[in-house]
Amino acid sequence: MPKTPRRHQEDLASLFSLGFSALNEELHERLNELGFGDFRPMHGFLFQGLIPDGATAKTLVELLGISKQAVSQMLDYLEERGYVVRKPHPSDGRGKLVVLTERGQALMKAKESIYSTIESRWGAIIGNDRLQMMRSDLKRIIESVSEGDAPKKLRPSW
Amino acid sequence: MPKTPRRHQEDLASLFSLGFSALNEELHERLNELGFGDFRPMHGFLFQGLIPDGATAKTLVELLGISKQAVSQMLDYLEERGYVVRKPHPSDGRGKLVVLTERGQALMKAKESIYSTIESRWGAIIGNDRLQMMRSDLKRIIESVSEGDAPKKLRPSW
DNA sequence: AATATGAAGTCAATTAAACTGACCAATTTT
DNA sequence: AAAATTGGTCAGTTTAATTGACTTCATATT
Repeated sequence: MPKTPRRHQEDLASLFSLGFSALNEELHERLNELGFGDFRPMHGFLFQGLIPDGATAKTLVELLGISKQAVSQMLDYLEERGYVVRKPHPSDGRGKLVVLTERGQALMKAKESIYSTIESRWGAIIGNDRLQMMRSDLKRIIESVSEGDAPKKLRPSW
Repeated sequence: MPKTPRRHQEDLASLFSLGFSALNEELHERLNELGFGDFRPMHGFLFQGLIPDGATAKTLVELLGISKQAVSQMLDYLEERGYVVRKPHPSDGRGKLVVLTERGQALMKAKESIYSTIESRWGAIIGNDRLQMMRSDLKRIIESVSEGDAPKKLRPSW
């Protein structure tokens, strides 16, 4: 019974993508168990822009690389479900400051904890030193890439 | 002028995502210059399933983790533009075998070449040994993750 | 051999999440 | 004080996914 040839993805793009998928799928499974089932993968990218002090929609647009209307819709969704609030902006009357609610912060805490569990499991596989190496090498590469160019969008586009 | 605080993404999920974005954006810029402007990022994942001998839609569905109708639509798109052909399946009259055309193969070659250019640039940043380490560590992690579990989808979902 | 069940793929209609365009209110520039 | 710019929303549109219904061929059960 010739089952699943299990072809090997060798190129870095596939490896990054699979690595991300692995992290992300487990994260959202766990979050779902914790009652955050309405939090979708894309929202994680947005949340990255909200720590530690909140952000304007403008900032999120730049971070995510999507239209401001799309950001606004996502914020509606997240606000309805109690993850974020739009406050008036302290210094700019046009703008609004989006901040995490208690619930949003609880989710971020859960996220940290879940990631750290996964990462320590990964550390057991390749060694903690190697995992740290990977992290710091990746950081260097990404810094270097986003130097000359326009800074890369956090969210991959496809 | 407090410009772009350049906050640092430290967690692996962000790093993988940014790494993927960097690769992918440059890839598609170059492909566009080479006349493959109608080839979209998502199609790259599908192509991975077609090498070396083609595949059925069924297989692609499993690989990509999307509905068979969605795969069928993507194939329509790619077939119209001359990247793939649907042939009758040699041993199963229901199925069709999707294979790369000349043009599709040319694109794959271009892709290889572009990735290898980028990777050698990255090798210059962190050292080739470290880049190989990253690649092999990633492979080990991904193998290990997809062992017990259902195998991870190639395409991240968000 | 006949029929039932399942699998591969397509057609059609729908939904979701992005998009563009038009606009308002507040700010900054001249 | 206009004029131009900026942050954000409202409305309508496109696109890529979805689900549902169906056809054809394959496999299993009598």
